[in-house]
Amino acid sequence: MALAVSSPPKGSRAARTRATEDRILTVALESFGMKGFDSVSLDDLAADLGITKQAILYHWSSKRALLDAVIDRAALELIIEFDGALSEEGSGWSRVESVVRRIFRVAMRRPELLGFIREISRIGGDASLRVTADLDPFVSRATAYFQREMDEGRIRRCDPGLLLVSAYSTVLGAATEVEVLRAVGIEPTLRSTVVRRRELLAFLYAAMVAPEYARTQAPR
Amino acid sequence: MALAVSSPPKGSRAARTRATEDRILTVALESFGMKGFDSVSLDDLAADLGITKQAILYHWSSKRALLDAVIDRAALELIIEFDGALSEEGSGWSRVESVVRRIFRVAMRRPELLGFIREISRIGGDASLRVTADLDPFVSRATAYFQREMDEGRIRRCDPGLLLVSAYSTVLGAATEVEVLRAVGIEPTLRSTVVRRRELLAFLYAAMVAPEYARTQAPR
DNA sequence: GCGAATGTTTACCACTTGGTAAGTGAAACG
DNA sequence: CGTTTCACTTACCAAGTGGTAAACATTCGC
Repeated sequence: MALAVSSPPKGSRAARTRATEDRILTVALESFGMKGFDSVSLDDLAADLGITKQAILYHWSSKRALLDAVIDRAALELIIEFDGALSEEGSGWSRVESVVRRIFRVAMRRPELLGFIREISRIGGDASLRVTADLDPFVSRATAYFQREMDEGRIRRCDPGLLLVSAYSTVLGAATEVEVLRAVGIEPTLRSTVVRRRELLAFLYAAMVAPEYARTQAPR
Repeated sequence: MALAVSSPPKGSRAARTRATEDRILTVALESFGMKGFDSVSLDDLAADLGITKQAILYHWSSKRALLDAVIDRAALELIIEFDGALSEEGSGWSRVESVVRRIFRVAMRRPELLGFIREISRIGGDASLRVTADLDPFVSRATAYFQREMDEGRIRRCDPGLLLVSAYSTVLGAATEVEVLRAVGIEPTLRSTVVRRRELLAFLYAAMVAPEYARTQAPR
C-alpha cells in the first residue's frame, strides 16, 4: 500500500531531507510497532514509502541505526503525549485520571506507539537501554509526582516505581490487549472502550487513592 | 547452542517420535516466546535441537503448522499452571492470592510461556483465534468464579471479564515488563521480585476486595 | 552557468529464508 | 529373512534479506 504518491517536492533541500527522514521514521515506527522489527524488511518499508530501500540506507547506515532513530522518535512522542498531563491543573486523583484518559486516547489512536515500546522491551539489549535513557527524565518526573502525592496523603503509600509500573501495565493492558479482551468476551468497540475505561478508572481509584483522602472526594 | 547431543534413541518407534515432537515443541515455544515467531528461523530451531530443519518439516508441513501446534501446547501448559489454583481450597481473597502467586511463579520460571501468548496476540488472525479457542474453557471457569465471588459479596462488583483482564495484565505486566521495571529503577533480582509481589498483592487487594468483606479479613 | 555536494535509483552481491525431492539406515512386520 | 514403513538427512531451489558500488538527477555555492 503505497501511501505517498511521489508528490512534487517543495522547500529548500535541507527541508526536503528533513521531511523525507520524518516520513521514513513515521512509517517505520508504525510498521515496527504493529508487526515487529524483524517482521518488517527495508524493502517493505521502502514500498510503503514509495521509495527504494537504498534511499533509507542513505539516511541511516543500517537497519539497526534506523531502529535507534525510531526509538528516539517514539520516546519523544511518548513524552509529548504524557508529560503534559503531569503538568496539568488539578491534584491527586483528578490528575491521575487525566493521565489514564490520555493513555487510553493514545492506545486507541496510536496503538503502534505503545506496541513499539513493548517490541523494544522484547528486543532487549542496547535498544532497551536506549529507550530507558530516553524516557528517564519523564520517569523521574512521574515518580517524583507520585512521591509528592503520597507525602501529602492523597495517594496510598507504596513504592512509587512499582505504582508507576502497575498503573502503566494495567492501563496499557486494558487498552491494548485486544485479543485477551476478545478471549473474555469483550469486543473492542468504541462503546465498550468507554465502559472499560470507566471501570478501569474505578479499579485504579480503589487501588491507588488513600482511604482517608477518598472520603473527601467523589470518584467521578 | 546445541542443547541436545544426539543421544542414543531409546524406546519404541512411536515413543521416540513422540519424544522428538515434544522436544521440538518445547524448544519452539521457548524461542518463539522469547524472540518472536518471525525472529526464529527453522534453521535456528533445528540447530538448537541438534537436528536438521527438514526433520521439523517432516513432523509439521510448514512453519505455520508448527506454530499452531506450539499454540496448543502453550495453552495446555497455561491451563495446567493456572487451572489448579481455581480449584484450590480457600475462598475469596485467599484464592485470588494463590492465583497471583502462581502467575508470578510462572513469570519467573517460564517467562517464555507468557511472552508467547503476548506474541500470538500481536500476530493476530488465525493464531489469536486458536489460542482464544484453546483457552475458552479456562476463561469461562475464571469469570464464573469471579461472578460467584461477587454474588457472595467477597469481591467488589464489576464486569467479571474486565476484572480478569485488569488482573491479568497487571500481574503479567509487573511480572514480565522487566525493561519497564529497569526504567523506573527496579533491578529484577529475586529479592525485588518478592517485594514487588507483596506490593502488587496489596494493590490488587485494594482494587478487588469488597470493602465490607475486607473488614472481616486481614490483607495478608 | 558551472562544478560540487546531495539525495535517490539501478544494478548487484553474499547470505538466509521456508520449502521440495530424493536418498538412507534402522526398526517393524510378515 | 526380506521388505516395507518410518524418521531423518543430504542436496537443492526460488524468493527475500541487509548491504555495497556506481550511475544519475537535482539543487546549491560561486
